[in-house]
Amino acid sequence: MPKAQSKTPHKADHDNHQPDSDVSNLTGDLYVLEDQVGFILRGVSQRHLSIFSRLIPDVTPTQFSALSQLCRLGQASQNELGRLTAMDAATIKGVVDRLKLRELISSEPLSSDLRRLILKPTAAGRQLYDEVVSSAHAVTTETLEPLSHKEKEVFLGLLKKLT
Amino acid sequence: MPKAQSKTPHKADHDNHQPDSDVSNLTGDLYVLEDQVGFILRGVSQRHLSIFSRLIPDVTPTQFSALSQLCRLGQASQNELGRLTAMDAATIKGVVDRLKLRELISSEPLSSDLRRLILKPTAAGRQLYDEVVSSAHAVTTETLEPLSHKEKEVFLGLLKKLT
DNA sequence: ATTTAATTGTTAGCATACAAACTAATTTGC
DNA sequence: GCAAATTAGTTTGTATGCTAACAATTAAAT
Repeated sequence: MPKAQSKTPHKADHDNHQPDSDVSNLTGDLYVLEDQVGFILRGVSQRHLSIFSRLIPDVTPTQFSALSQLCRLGQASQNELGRLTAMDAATIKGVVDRLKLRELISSEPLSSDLRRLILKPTAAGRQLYDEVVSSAHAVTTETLEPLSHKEKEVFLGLLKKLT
Repeated sequence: MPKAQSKTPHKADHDNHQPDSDVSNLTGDLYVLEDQVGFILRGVSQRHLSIFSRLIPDVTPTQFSALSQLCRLGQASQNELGRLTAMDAATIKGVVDRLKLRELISSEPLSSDLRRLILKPTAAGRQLYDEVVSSAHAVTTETLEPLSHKEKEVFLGLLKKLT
């Protein structure tokens, strides 16, 4: 099975120290960083972040995740929003704080449960969301651009299995 | 294309918020967060990090990346190591600082180029590397465990295309 | 009903990650 | 030979992302 040699243009220009090509490595002694899924995953995430911040300089990916969910649902409590966006309590707090600081969302305590903060998008928040949502789709498109239509489907299917 | 809502098993189910017709989205552009590659990627990265820190509590993924490259190459300058591990200058500095603090690597200026810091693994660094390298392989194995052998190959091939 | 447990949000600490501004050393271009 | 560009490393600031400890509130247990 000839591994396709699709060399990405922005690849390393430094010297290839070790021509030692091994992929199976069942014995476990040779650790080839470039073949570890975590390392590749990190690289893909970096590229995605770069695309995102270029197409949507206004907010970060996590901020847009939170804003989009609030715009879709209308409102949510802080921890609930964290669950919806896969952020733990400490992380979602920071994201919410920054969105509030920019007055893209608002918060008020819920009278029936004094522990909860009810979050809602402001008019400015909804407006920003509407303005950038098409760019958000473009981020996904450009991130997956190296893949054919069929490959995109296969890839997303497998990726979801690893969550 | 029926978009089932099957995800998020960890629900709070207090509110019955529907994806109401109202809110935002004037263009009818539906942004489903769970289908965006960046969001799924973030979830997979979180799972990988969780597996890594459970199997290798001693160091972080980036620290191990740097240490493994130093052990493989013998030595490297700081920025060079950053390029090898896909970290920018500011990031690799923090990683190197913490590895030095734990005396897993050493640094000394290069007399022929006073800008450069030559980094080498210490004996303790090499020992730690040898001790955990098999666990590092196990991290990759467990991360990919939901996929069949054939799926792993396909997935890694597509993932590398997105770097 | 009082103790216990669970949930919500906050705070602090550590570790990536990147941009931008900066110093110092080296290489280049003329 | 020397100004200019380049490279190496540092520092600051912003933003995730996790753990752990904590207070306040609500729910559950006996």
